[in-house]
Amino acid sequence: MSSPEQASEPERVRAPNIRDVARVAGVSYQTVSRALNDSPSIRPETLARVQAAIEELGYRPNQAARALVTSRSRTIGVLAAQTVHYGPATSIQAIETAAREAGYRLSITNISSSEYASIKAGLDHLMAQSIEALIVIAPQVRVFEALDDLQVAVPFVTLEATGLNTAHSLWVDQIQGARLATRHLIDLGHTEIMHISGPQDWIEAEARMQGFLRELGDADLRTRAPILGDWTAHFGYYAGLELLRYRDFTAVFCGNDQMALGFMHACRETGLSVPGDMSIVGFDDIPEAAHFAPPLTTVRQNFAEIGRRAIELLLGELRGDTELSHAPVQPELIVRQSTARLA
Amino acid sequence: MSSPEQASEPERVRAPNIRDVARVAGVSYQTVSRALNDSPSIRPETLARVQAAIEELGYRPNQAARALVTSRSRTIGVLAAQTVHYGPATSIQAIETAAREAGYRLSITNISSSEYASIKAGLDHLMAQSIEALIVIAPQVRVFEALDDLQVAVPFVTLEATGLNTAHSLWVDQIQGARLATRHLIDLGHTEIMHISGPQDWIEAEARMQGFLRELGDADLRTRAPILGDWTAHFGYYAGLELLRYRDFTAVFCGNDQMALGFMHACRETGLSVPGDMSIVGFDDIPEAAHFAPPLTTVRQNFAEIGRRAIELLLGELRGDTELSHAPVQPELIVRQSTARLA
DNA sequence: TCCGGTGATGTGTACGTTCACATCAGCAGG
DNA sequence: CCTGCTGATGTGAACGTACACATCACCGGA
Repeated sequence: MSSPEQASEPERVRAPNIRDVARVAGVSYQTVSRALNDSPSIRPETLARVQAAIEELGYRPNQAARALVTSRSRTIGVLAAQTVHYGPATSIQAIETAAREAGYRLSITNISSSEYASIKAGLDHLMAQSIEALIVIAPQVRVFEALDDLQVAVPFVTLEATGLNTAHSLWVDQIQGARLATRHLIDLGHTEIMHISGPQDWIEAEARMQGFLRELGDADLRTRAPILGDWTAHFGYYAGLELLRYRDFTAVFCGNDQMALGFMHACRETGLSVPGDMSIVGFDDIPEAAHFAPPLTTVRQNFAEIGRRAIELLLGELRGDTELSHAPVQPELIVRQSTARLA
Repeated sequence: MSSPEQASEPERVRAPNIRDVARVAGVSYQTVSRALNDSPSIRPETLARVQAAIEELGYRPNQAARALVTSRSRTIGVLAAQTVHYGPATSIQAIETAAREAGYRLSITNISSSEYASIKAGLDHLMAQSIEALIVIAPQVRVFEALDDLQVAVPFVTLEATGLNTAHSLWVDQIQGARLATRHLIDLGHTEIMHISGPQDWIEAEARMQGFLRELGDADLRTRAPILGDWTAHFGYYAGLELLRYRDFTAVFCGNDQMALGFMHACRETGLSVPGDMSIVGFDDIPEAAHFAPPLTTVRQNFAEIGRRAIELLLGELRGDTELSHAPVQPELIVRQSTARLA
């Protein structure tokens, strides 16, 4: 009753399949299959006939059927946190492009929190799609624990972590980056240097903190307890207002550019000039950093490079290429105008 | 011959299927299928037996097989440009979460340029996955032309466009937002107001420009040709340096916050105080905007809301619910410290 | 002339699931 | 005691593709 016979809308026309194409082209369905998978043993003129038929019918291969019969989903899963941030977003974009060029598609799942249950749910959602490989861009410590625990059955890499879990990770050398930033401040004569870190359970935050502490240690300078932030400009601002009540430091190394921005805001409100009274270094080099007031000295990470390398690595592993390069990507110090020699 | 019997590695163990589960549970495969699709006609104790078997075997339904037989991919395609930007990224995250909760997965494809070929390639890539619905977050004019031309066969919505193509679009009222921003400047006594717009082929840019021009027109103020930018802070900076050579205006309405940031940078370099000598309004309210120097007056868009509504709309359409709300989301003016009354 | 080989094409089957229909036991009503 | 119904479960297809194998025409060499 729901389908009037003479409806103007043709009743759910079935999409053409290879048998339809075969009929039109006057060949067998297997020949069509061969044409689709560019088999060598097909005559050029037969191929042309098949292609014409495909064109005529507007035929599209059915991926589900393909996936079913080959048991290859051609899907790479991405488990991500904080995808709105510049770093992850840039990496994901590079990943998507590289994956698409290689004939893979991406399935992205965001985890809302670093709770074990949330991670497990995200991972389940991905595994249920029988992904062939996994990329994890969620550098919280707990994610790694969950990953170990859940026994991921496919090749995977983790991004933006550092050092640990090396067999599967691909990373910018955050420790080195933090050392560059800290060394820069030391070279400028600063001896009282503060660090505003990212959240404690983020591996990146931990690594940057380590780099900071080691570099201070190597220079025999006093180390202070870093402030644990949350990556946001808001935090940098409020932390700045708090810290600047005691002006017992002359430089700050911030865990990322956003917190540096907030800190600069606090400096302005407190009447401190940057870099005259306070030198500030960030981390990431987001595109906006060059236009902060003043332009921010920061550590640049090549997020796109990391993304491309991740796909390269995974596709290599899927092909069976063993041991591709896991060498960390080197960060780069970008000196702008938020740092100056201590008067 | 390729599989030594006593190999330590079990030769490609086939994943369990419903027949395996059925065997273990002592029922037929169809009963397992019923258990999976929570059919009403299954005895509780049978259901329990099946669930135990599923647990024991670690069975996961094969999505490809499901998709093949039901011809429902449970996939929503997203065609996106500029996913690293705050707005699109926020929307996508909301979309992903909402989709996942509804049992759908997302397939995101970035288009690298607004070339017709690039759009068509992206759309093809998505259609090849037999997506059930499509979300377009690529508010370039050409994308709409391509969409018309390619005869998208599934329900779709376009985001962040405005006005035109109303049957399929979901939008923040950009014109209204631009009017709010412009009205705010006029109310402060400014009469010479400049506009730095986004790229000409972006619908959002066009709409904001329209809102700007109309509001000026309503106030009988002189309108000047807007500058066509590219959304980046860099552009805002260089445009600012150029424009500020002639100080024949006292306020700027920038097409987004990044360009406003760059413009503020140019003001500092030129020795102009903001808002003393120059009032600046942005658009988007990215999280950093509150910490610019000075904190930026801007127009807030609820990107997450848009994302959620997109999924809601599409799922409704897939269910056959006709005519859900397409009402535009209202933007909000956030007044901070980058604007002041004309002296 | 016949044979084996090769290149091009066709036929059967399997992948894992759901849909349509068949079966079967149990039970109420005549 | 039979009929018809209902709830629970089972059987046979089908979805669209790729793999393994079969077939066929053709060719060169003995």
